[in-house]
Amino acid sequence: MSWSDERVELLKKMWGEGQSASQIAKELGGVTRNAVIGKVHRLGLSNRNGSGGAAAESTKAKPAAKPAAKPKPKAAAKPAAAPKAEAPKPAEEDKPAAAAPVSRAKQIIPAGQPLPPQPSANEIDPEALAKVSEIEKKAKKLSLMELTERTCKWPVGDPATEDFWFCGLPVQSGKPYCEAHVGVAFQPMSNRRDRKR
DNA sequence: CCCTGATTCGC
DNA sequence: GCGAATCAGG
Repeated sequence: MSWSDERVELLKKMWGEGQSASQIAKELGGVTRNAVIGKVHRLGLSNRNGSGGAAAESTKAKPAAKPAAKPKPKAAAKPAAAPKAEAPKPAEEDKPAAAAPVSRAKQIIPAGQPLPPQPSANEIDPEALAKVSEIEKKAKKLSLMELTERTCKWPVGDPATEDFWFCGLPVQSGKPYCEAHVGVAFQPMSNRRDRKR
């Protein structure tokens, strides 16, 4: 497999979206994450930065000195955005960009049964909750069948409604949820019983 | 142990 | 240029 224009483009796109190298590699197929990372570096877009907030990255003591120099400040800007139409892939989820306005259908609770003990709003760490609501905007909104062992299985919304999905963000480790949802899912008992702030 | 990106270096 | 091996971390 070689880095055709299209593959490079997809690489750029996904990398720009913050996808991980392994995910990109998996999507591309025929390459490993190492290959992706290598390519990313060669393309000179290793920085996912974008702001001048010079982050002091330290804690780096490798055997050899590593001057992070950029001898080639070659402006690789892309003024001409003449993108070709995206390939229509089956089972491919594209990002509708700025879509997904918050649906307000959420208050429609169709006389349901007592919903399962939704760990959501109640007596949970407000901070964790904030994190969740924030991250749910970025949720991939997977259906049940789309869940894998690596996707957050946190249910959102009412199962009896259209407005229901699973978070689907990448899980952290062997946990069933993404980081944010782990935060509200696994609250220490001591925290729930007697939480005072 | 799972994962992440970063770097090196033979090809 | 490429990417496996390795490194360094979470």
